Amino acid sequence: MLPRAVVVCKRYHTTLFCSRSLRILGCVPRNTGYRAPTLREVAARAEVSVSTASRALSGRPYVNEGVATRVREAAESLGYHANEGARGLRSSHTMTLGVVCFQMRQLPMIEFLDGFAEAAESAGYAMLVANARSSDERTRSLVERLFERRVDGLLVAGASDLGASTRPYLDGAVPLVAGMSKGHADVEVPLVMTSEFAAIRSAFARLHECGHTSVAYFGTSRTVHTPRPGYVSQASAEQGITCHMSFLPESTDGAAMAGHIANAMAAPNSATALAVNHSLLSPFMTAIRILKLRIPDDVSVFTMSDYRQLDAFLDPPLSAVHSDGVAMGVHCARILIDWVESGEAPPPVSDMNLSSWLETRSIGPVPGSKVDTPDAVSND
Amino acid sequence: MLPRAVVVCKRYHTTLFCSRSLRILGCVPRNTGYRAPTLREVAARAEVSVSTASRALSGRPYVNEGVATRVREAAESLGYHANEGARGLRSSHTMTLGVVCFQMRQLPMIEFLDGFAEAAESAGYAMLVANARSSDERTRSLVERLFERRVDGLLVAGASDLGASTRPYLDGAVPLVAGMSKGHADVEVPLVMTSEFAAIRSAFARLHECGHTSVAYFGTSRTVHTPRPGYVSQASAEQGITCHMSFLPESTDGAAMAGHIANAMAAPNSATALAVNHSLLSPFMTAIRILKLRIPDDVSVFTMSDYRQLDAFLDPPLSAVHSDGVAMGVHCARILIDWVESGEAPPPVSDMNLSSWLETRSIGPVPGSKVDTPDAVSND
DNA sequence: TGACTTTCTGACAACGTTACCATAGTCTCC
DNA sequence: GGAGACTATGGTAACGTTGTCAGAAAGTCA
Repeated sequence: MLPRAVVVCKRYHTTLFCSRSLRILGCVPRNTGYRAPTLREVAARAEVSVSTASRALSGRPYVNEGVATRVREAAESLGYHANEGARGLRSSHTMTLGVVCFQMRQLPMIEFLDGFAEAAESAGYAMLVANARSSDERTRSLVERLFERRVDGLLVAGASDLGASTRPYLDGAVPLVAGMSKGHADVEVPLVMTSEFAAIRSAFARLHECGHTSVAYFGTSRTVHTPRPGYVSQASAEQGITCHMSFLPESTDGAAMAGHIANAMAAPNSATALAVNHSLLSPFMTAIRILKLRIPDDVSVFTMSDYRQLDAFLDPPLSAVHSDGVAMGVHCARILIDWVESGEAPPPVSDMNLSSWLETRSIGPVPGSKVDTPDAVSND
Repeated sequence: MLPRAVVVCKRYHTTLFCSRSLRILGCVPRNTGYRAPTLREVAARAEVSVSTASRALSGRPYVNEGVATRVREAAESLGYHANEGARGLRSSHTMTLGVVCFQMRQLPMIEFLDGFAEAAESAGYAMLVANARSSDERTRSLVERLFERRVDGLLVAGASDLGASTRPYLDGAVPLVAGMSKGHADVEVPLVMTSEFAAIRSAFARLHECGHTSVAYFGTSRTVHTPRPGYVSQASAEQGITCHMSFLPESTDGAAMAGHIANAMAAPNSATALAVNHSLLSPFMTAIRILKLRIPDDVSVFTMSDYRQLDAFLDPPLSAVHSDGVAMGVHCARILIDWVESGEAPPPVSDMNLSSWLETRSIGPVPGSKVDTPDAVSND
């Protein structure tokens, strides 16, 4: 409880101290007028010691069944709930996982969090979530704040840069994994990512089948939705396709995007197929309308890290490299919890086969070519 | 620390107790091998008492500036971070807010959470998030679990039913507000909602201007996105419009929706305009394509609680009653935090003017009528 | 019967922090 | 110069729980 503003006390200056410091601090006492029942009260009602009550309620052995029942009934009737903070203080694990989201407004991230939350909850962990709103600086300070809450483990989702200032927490202090991100240049952290390569390879194989030799890719730099450039260049090289990658700001609008597309489709690049990542999908579709491009008649299109829920709204629907965000979240939670509970750090990179290539009619033959479109193949 | 498996102890049975109970419980000790520095250690290094160190670090008055600096330097050099759990135990407020999400996969909810998180964070509160995955039962048990963590306040987002079992927590125990929901029949809880009425009224006024007299509404029952039926019926009645409301399951697919739409547009209802809520937007658009309906030539359409990010993907874009999720989240956080810090419960319903009516060309004259479409008006 | 084991219970000391109380020194002002 | 006020600091007892130990009672087996 905070110091009471009025204290009946023979020592005048203590009274003054209290009220003055309250005033100075601008600190208002919170009078909820409510105090949760404690284990001591439960024990008293059940007429046992607190030790026995503790054992009974946490299901540890060596408690007489009749006594245990009495304790449980007492707890029930008082509406007792263990104070997890005190338990954490004593037993030094809080059963809480911290999550720092680089940004949370996008659906792939939400799916990821949803999966993580489900796995964490079923393992008995609570989730302390903080939103870094796309700031590396804030990411670091949030990691610090979660650390103050003595989380048992930390998940950093979507950030591409953890920064040296978090290093003290990383050197064995708290298990920390990263997910939904493309790797951290500066800090060694176990990383969970999807195995996009197979899916990206399928996409380029398909483009090759359709006779495309030049592709333009539009993505935002350093975000969740950007496939690792190495994957894209390797997959395109395998098929003898030239892939020109443009990294644009997330704020790019439809008109600007139209300019970029027109430019890519003009000589000397003259791309006949376009790839776009999730972040730019909306201005991309606007640009397609502005340019009055028909898909796939005028140009073939596919998206990276697309999102299922949008499919119903895309006209025409686009072929896509999908990631299963929920499965990634679950996987990430398992890795983190295993680390927390075993004390053994997982391998630095955990690559998963959670991507797939879904093809619709948005990929067709090169305009002007006489080749028939081969049948679409999906490896979903 | 958990009991060590091997204890050198003259009392044999204690040793056995430890190892056996570990085995029975399946409880593995966590050897992180790391212990965070404590205030005592900081105080020792700065050569002051723990009291003084505590005062210095929390910025309370009556600490010599030189001493305070020395303490801060000691804390810095040890990498000290206050243990929030212990602080909460002593001071009985945890600076933590609990959030129970009824479902988190939808963007309006995410916007809401984002706003809430931002306001909570800037007020110094951490956010304990739990996902009820659309289950009333789980909502209740999560409220209980958050209560065990002694959150200072609780937000229940999106649920339509809190249930009597949460009543003990609600009767003054912990400030609890509900947001993104349509009201709780069974429990009296302060509720934050948008003032949809003005926007809905604009929608119906517009329909009236265009000569519509019969509207069919499709929504899911009991979700965030369903406007309160009273609002819709009142607004339609004001304009002399018959509004037939259908509540369909969220799993309704495009084909089924097409059937419902065809039915609504047939005699005897013969609706000339359609309204749909966010949850059913995707099957609705599919149905429109199946029925080959042209908007607004064949039928006028608007959506309730639509979501901006989808606009770019909707072809044609639809007129919509929008809610500002972020602003609602911020507002909700303010109300909750005010309650937590003042101890005074807010009024039971906080209605906000955070809705607007955005009109596009998806509303037109009644098919077959000779009336020109009046110019669109937006009250955004 | 007695040595040994197992079951059950209680007392007590932590965990890391802050609230409260005590005390001493300094400053101000009549 | 002394009453009254403020500044600065330290000691101690909580907060609510669990880990550890002590010890009593009951069961097992030679």
